[in-house]
Amino acid sequence: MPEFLDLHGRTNKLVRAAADAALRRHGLHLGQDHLLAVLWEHDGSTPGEVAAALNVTTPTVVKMATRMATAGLLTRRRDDRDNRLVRLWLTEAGHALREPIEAERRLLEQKITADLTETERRHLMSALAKIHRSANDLLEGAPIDTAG
Amino acid sequence: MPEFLDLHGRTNKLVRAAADAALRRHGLHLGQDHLLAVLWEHDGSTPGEVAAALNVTTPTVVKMATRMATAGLLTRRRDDRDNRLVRLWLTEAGHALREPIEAERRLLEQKITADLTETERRHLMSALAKIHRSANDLLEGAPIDTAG
DNA sequence: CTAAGGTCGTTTGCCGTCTAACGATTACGC
DNA sequence: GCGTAATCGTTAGACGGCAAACGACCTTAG
Repeated sequence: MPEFLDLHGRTNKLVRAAADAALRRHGLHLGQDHLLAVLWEHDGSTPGEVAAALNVTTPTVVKMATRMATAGLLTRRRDDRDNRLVRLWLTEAGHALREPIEAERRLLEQKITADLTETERRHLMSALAKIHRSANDLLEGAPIDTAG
Repeated sequence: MPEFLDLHGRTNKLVRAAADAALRRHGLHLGQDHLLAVLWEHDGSTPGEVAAALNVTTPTVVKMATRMATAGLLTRRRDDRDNRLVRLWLTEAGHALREPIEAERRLLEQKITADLTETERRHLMSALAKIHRSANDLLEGAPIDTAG
């Protein structure tokens, strides 16, 4: 049970739980805030575009969009020019959540990093960035099937 | 989109994906290695005990145990003295995975933290521990309903 | 102009996770 | 001793996430 993997995983679990509690107060589920964030910047994005922006697969976005449409947060509409495409449009309710959700998220970040000095915070970000890069390289390197 | 929450979440996603790829080579799914780890140390644990050790709910362990029993990794048996209890026992296959899985996990940790100096690593662990504590306090504080 | 191929979104099925409701068994109070 | 309460595991249903198969649509080659 390696130290870092263990601690990082447990920490992520707690952070997710804290974020979930905050989102629940606004009627959202974990991850839905990210989907909304994409539409807040680019209303009318397609499921594929959203998936790419979130580093998630398209079926995941489709499922979430269906539930969020039922919840009245967004609407599906097919693109006029290219009928394969579907565009997701925010409703009034979807737009209205922007300020409160962004504030909630800023507050959470602040609470969670409150015990860190500015130096510690910088070093933490730097170290995490390195880890992020290493993990990314690890994933991109292996799956390449050098056929031929 | 706060910096830390974003980076931490994306990093975790990559780390999970890397762990999943490694586990898949041994026929395991994400999280099943943790369940096995508990049994490697305390074979014959109950679902409740495993859940507590993993910081997970009991239904989660029950479902995983069912699938892992089907996969031939463990066996269910009721406790003789207390018939409410169920104990999970490793099979030969479950035991046999210990060495390879632990090695895989050590290797992953090493690869992922390869770009960090020893000082960076220490500071990272320290900072994550603080975050962990803050998030934990945040979760334990709120849910307490001060009724009366 | 038509057939083949590429690009989408959707469906299906699985996994881990949670909460809530259910059922069986043991322990406790009277 | 018997009924009530506490303690378990299980089931049911929802959610985010993934991979694979499917179907509708557009593009392009011939």
